[in-house]
Amino acid sequence: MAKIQTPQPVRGTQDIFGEDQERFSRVVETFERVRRLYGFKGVEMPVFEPTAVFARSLGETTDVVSKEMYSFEDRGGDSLTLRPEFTAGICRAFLSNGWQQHVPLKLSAHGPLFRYERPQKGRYRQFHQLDAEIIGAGEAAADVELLCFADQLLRELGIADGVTLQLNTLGDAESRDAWRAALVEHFQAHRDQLSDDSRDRLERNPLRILDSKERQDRPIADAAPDIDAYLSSEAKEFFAQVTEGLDACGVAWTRNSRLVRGLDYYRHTAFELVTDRLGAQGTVLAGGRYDGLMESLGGPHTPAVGWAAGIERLGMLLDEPAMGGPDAIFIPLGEGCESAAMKLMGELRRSGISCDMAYKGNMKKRMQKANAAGAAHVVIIGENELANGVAAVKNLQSGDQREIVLDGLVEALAE
RNA sequence: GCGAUCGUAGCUCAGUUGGUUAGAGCGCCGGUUUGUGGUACCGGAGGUCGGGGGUUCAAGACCCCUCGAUCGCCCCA
Repeated sequence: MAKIQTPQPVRGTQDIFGEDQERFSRVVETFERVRRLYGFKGVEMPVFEPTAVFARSLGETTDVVSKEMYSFEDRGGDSLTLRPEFTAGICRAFLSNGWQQHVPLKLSAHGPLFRYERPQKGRYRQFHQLDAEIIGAGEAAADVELLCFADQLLRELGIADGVTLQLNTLGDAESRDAWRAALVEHFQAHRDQLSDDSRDRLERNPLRILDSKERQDRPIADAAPDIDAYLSSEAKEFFAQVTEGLDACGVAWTRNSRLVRGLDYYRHTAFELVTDRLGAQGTVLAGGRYDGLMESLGGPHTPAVGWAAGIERLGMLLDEPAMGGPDAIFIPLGEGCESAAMKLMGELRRSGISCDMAYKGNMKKRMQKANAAGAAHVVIIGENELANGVAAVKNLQSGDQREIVLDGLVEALAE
C-alpha cells in the first residue's frame, strides 16, 4: 500500500498541549474570574463576519484590512472574513441586537482571531485574545475602571512586575484631525530625510511615523509636534480625569506621547501594557477609546472603550505551571474489581475528587503509570479487599499504605 | 512583504577538511519470576538526516529550489 503523506499543520497555527495548554487555560480562567469581579458579562461571538464589519471600522488603509485578513466568498457569494479582532464584531452585535437598552454595557470575550502575518514567537496566524469593552459610556471613569481591570488581571496572573502601562491621549475627533494635519505638514517638510517605510506611512498612516524604530526617522519624529498643543480643553480635561482616576486607584502609568494606535477608530485614551521579556512582541495588552466606531458601522453615536490581550503572550510570561496529577489512581486486580473500581470512582468524582484508572496492565505497570501521572494516591482493589469492603490506599509521596473502609475513601483522599 | 540564522530518532543535540551498516542522553517498550511505583542494572523498537533537484566514484555534510521554525524589520495583542 502506498504510504500517504501526513498533512502539515497550517502555517502559523498551533496545537497547544501539555504545559502550554496549562498556561493558556490559566490565563483564560483568571480572566473569567476577574472579569466577573468587575461586572463584565461574557459574550460568545461568531468567528466570521461580513467583510464590511472590519473593513469599515478598522480603516481600509490599515495593514490589517489591506493585507492581513482571511477573507473569502461563501457558497452564496457573500464576502466573509475570519475575525482579525474582537471590537468590530462586538459593535456589530451591539447594533444588531439593540443592546442600547443595556447601556452602559460591560462585555468580555475570548477566543481565536486570524491574521495573515509572518509567524514568529508570540505571533501566529491563528492567535487568541482576551477582550474587554465598555460600550455606551463616555465618562473617564469607564477608562479608569477598564485599566484597573487590566491591572488586576496581570497581578493575579503574577506578571505585573516588568510590565508597564504606557498611556497617551489622541484627543477628540477635532483634536486628532488638527494634530494629524500638523504632523503631516511636519513630515512632509522633511520627507526626503525619512526612511522608505516612513515615507510610505506618510501616505497610509502618518501617526505611525512617531514610533518608528528607524534610526534616521528618530530626529524628525522627536521634533514632531505633540498632541498636547492641539488638544481641545475638553480633551485635555478628559485625559486629566483618566490620569487622576488611575492615580487614585494606585495604577501605575507612564505617559508616552509617541504612543499611537494603528487602527482608525481610536479617540482619546490609548494605552499599551508592554514588557521587555518577549522581544519584538512586547505588547501584551492594548486598547483605547473608540467613540467613532459605532457610527462607522451605521449606528448612533456611542462612546466606548476597550482592550484586548494576547493569551499566548500572557501565557509565556507566566511562571512554570505546576502540572498537578489526579488525587487518586485506581488499580483493580482480579475478578469483578474493575467494575467495582469504576463505580467507586464515580462516587469520588461526584464528591470532587479527581481520579483515574488505567485500562490495562499488571500491578507493576499500573503503579508505574500512576507514578508518572503524578497521582497523590493509589487505590488498590483486589478480590480480598473487595470481599472485606476495604481498599488499600497508598500515598505515593510518603509510601505509606493502609486499608480504608470504602465509605471512608472520600475523606482519606481529600487531604 | 523584506533581511538573517537554522531544520539529523518522540524531545535536546553530536556527527571531524564529503568516504565503510548515522550516534548519545532523555523519553518510550520489554526484562531483573508470584499483588506495589519513584533508584539501579540488562535488552529492544524508533531516522528514506524537512521535501525536491543538482555536483561527485561517493553527500546528513557542497550548490539551487521549496516547505517550515526562530530572530529582526513591518504590523500588532
